[in-house]
Amino acid sequence: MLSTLDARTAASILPLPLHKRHEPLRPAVAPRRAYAKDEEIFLEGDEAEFFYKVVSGAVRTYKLLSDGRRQIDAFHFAGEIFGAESGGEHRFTAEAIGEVTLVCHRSRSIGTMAFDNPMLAREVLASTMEALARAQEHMLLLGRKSAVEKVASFLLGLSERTTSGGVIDLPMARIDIADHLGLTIETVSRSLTQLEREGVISLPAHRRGIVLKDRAALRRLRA
Amino acid sequence: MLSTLDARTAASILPLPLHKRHEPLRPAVAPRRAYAKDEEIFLEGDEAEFFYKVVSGAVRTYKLLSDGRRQIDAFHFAGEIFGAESGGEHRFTAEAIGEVTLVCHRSRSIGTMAFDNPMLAREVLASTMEALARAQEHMLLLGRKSAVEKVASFLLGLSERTTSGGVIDLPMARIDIADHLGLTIETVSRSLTQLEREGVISLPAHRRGIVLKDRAALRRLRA
DNA sequence: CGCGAAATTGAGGATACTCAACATCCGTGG
DNA sequence: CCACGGATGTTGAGTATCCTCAATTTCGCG
Repeated sequence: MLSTLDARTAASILPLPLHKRHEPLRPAVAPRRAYAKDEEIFLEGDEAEFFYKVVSGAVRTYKLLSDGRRQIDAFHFAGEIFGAESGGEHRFTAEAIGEVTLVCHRSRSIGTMAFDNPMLAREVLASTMEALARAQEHMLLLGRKSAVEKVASFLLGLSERTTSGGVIDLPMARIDIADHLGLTIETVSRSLTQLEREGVISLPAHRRGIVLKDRAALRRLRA
Repeated sequence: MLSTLDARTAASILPLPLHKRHEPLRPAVAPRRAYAKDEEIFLEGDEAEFFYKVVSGAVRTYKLLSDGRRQIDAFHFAGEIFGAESGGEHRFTAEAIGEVTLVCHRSRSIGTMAFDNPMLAREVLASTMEALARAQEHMLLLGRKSAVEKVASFLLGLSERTTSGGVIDLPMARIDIADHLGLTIETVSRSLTQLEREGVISLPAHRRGIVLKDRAALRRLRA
């Protein structure tokens, strides 16, 4: 289902010429794998043997500085592709946030994929461009937004991607949010508290849920 | 020359299957255009009619917040491709930094390009992945590096890309550097001064040149 | 109920920003 | 050739935002 949707999206973004539309697709017998909470999927510098598509759960990809400072460049949810590389090795580390199931594709096939499996090739290109668009938006956030603006942007973006009607169930811990937004956990916490005081969100008891009470206000705060 | 090099790079990244290697390439009669200093190439939100390859000069691409805060996501130098979009419109604004010459390609052809002109398609995919890699590295910089670390990273990156032997001729003003690194011009200036005091770089009289005196020290400072 | 992990809150401090003055560069024109 | 003026860059003083360190609370789970 998700796979079909993505293939259609990719096709609509990059329309096939008519004479190519009815090529037989080889049956997608790509292997799946399950990962436990916090399990490593691949490390920065690993040979890029596979790229992945999320079936269920959420994945974080990040880079580290030598002294341990971490920047999470993206979270990946169901239906999204990550780990496709142009060079021979992965440029970031990927870990399962909770329980995760992935589809694995051999990445040496990216070069020949355009001929073997054009649908998948288009999907990879589309997802790469999507990742680039997100990265550009995120650079604006990291370079130019205040702490509250960052948190507001994050919450809105998450609610748009997970299409939960106003209630977000955060799969990741505060430290992950902090390392994604270029903040500390304390500042993330204080920003959330501030948003709650202002009546824009509400934080239920178990700290993994967030209710968006005033989306318009959030959009204003996003800058 | 640069075009040949890039095509080769793209080909090595994404090797062609043997039976496709000798397809005739259609003559590349893509039109060129020159732009004056600070001239707009396209605006964020414009229909993405073309994508571009830099022949000479340098280009900045950026996004703005509603109140005018700016984030320059990248500078583009000779041989580099920018402005290729998956959707129908450009997601950032592009401007010439100095005098610039560009090659323009119709971007509606990206979808069919894989069949019409596989070499160019590979180049676009490779440049997109390259842009993504840069963006990920830049997010680490924006989110987790100090001012001096940012400036050191920027200088090293620039010297690696322009292959000038230890002497950088900055095409862009301080304000552009600041908006690229998520700093103010004052902080950029102070960081450069500090690096000069430490003997790592030297700043000649005309403020557009920088001499890298101690690359090892710069690499250490980059974090 | 009690423990450890995660999150929140508070106090104090550091980094980078703002505002302002000054310096330098460079093109223009006397 | 030098003086002028605007744009660009540097330096300084004070401040705000976010970070650090520490204490406390809350949550999840035996």
